[in-house]
Amino acid sequence: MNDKSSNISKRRRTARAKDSADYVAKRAEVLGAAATLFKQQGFHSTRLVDVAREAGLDRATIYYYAGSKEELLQDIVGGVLDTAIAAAEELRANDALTGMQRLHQIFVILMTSYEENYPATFVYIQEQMHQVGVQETEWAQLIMKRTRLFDRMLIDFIKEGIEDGDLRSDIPPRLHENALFGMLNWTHRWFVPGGSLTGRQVAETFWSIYTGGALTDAGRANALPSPPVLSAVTG
Amino acid sequence: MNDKSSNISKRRRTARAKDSADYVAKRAEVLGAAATLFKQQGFHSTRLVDVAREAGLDRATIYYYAGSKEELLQDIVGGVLDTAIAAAEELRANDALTGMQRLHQIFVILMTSYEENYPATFVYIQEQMHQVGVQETEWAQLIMKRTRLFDRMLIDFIKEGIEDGDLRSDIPPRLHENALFGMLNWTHRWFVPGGSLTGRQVAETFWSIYTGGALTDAGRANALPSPPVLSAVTG
DNA sequence: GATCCAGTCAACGCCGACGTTGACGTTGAT
DNA sequence: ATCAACGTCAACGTCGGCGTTGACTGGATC
Repeated sequence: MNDKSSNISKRRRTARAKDSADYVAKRAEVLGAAATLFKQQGFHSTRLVDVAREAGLDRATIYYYAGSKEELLQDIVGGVLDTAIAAAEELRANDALTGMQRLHQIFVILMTSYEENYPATFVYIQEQMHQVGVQETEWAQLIMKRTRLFDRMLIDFIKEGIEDGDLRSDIPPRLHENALFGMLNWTHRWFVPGGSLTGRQVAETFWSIYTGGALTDAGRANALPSPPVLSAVTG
Repeated sequence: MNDKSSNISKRRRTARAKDSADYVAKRAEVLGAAATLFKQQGFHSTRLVDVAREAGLDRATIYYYAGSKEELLQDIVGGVLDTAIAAAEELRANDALTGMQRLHQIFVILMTSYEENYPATFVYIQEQMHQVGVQETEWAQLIMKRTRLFDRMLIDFIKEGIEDGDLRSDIPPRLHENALFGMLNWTHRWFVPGGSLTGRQVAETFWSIYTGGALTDAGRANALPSPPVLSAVTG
């Protein structure tokens, strides 16, 4: 008579400790299935039984690869922010770049990484990780802190662009940011990798709109009387 | 002995049938409380007990004003689309307007209505009503159909702008739309009525970026050579 | 061919949230 | 005073989904 209780938690821990290629690969598959569904239906609406079906497993088997539904989410979106912050820090440290160049770079890098890590980053955006709404967990707090850090770097790039005289100073940095990265982040609602456009093409197109506008020369002539929009009301 | 069972459903129906000013007002309060929380935490994460506390009521009392949690959501976002579609249809019917003017108008109207109906519209955006994710209910189908209708009208305005030679033809209409309305819709993450900027100011500023770009004249001159500096980071 | 282990599965306990119940004040009309 | 309607509330039934259990299978190792 053996009392070896199976205890899935312990078995998961030992399996993860072994770190075999097979286990890691299968785990990635499970995370991928979860990410797909989280993207499609949202985290809360997604049932673990659906994740299991998507991955071709039984629901209980999920727990052989992840301790909880939360863990799936955290592992999916975990590296997203770190990657972005690392890229921004590298740009900031490069003295040869202007603010505009840094802004352009991070913009393109973000979009291409959205594409590469699809759908992980879009899950991150969709689930509003930056909001308090998530939870009061330590993990959520960390995410929020890192998000604010990244945000501050973007604002700094923009301020640099304004101080250099490249970006319009009649628009507050925050509005510059929300316009530019609004276009970018909204891609989570419509962009699908493998479609007619690459992430890079989308990014460059949006960048050209942000910097130069969407009008033709003729259209610009038609629209000529364009007073500074904010000073009229704020001043 | 009377068998008058209280049956909250019937009592709600009779109360709603009477349509007294008090009832309507209180119901609006409940909807407002629900909208606030839906906006903050998302529909699924919001508990009816929280809605009740926000409205200063007992949870059961909610059912005197709404038959279900779903009904709260539907009534909150119900008019949003209809208003937008009506505005777009009016613009379309006005022969005196060019495509660019229609696009500009609907852009400003949408933003100001976001502000006026806050937070209802933002709930609509946040809950991704256009996605299949919601449900297979008849209501969801209708919402999706109406959304596609509105979307088609926006695309038509943009195509008109391109055909008139005002908007750049090297950018597909869909990208024009996603850039412009990406900026707009992303406001649901940061815009708060009563802040330093009105909805109209935000809309006009974004419009000026979309049409003319965010660069100064000097910045435009600097950007002309447009050195490809991406290799500094990626390579 | 016996033993062991990775991987899987049907089944259970549990909990939290929705929607309902039936009764309890309170108000205003008769 | 009586009655009806209004608005409210503590308490319950129910159900869906999470996380766990303990046993089963098929292949590898001795």
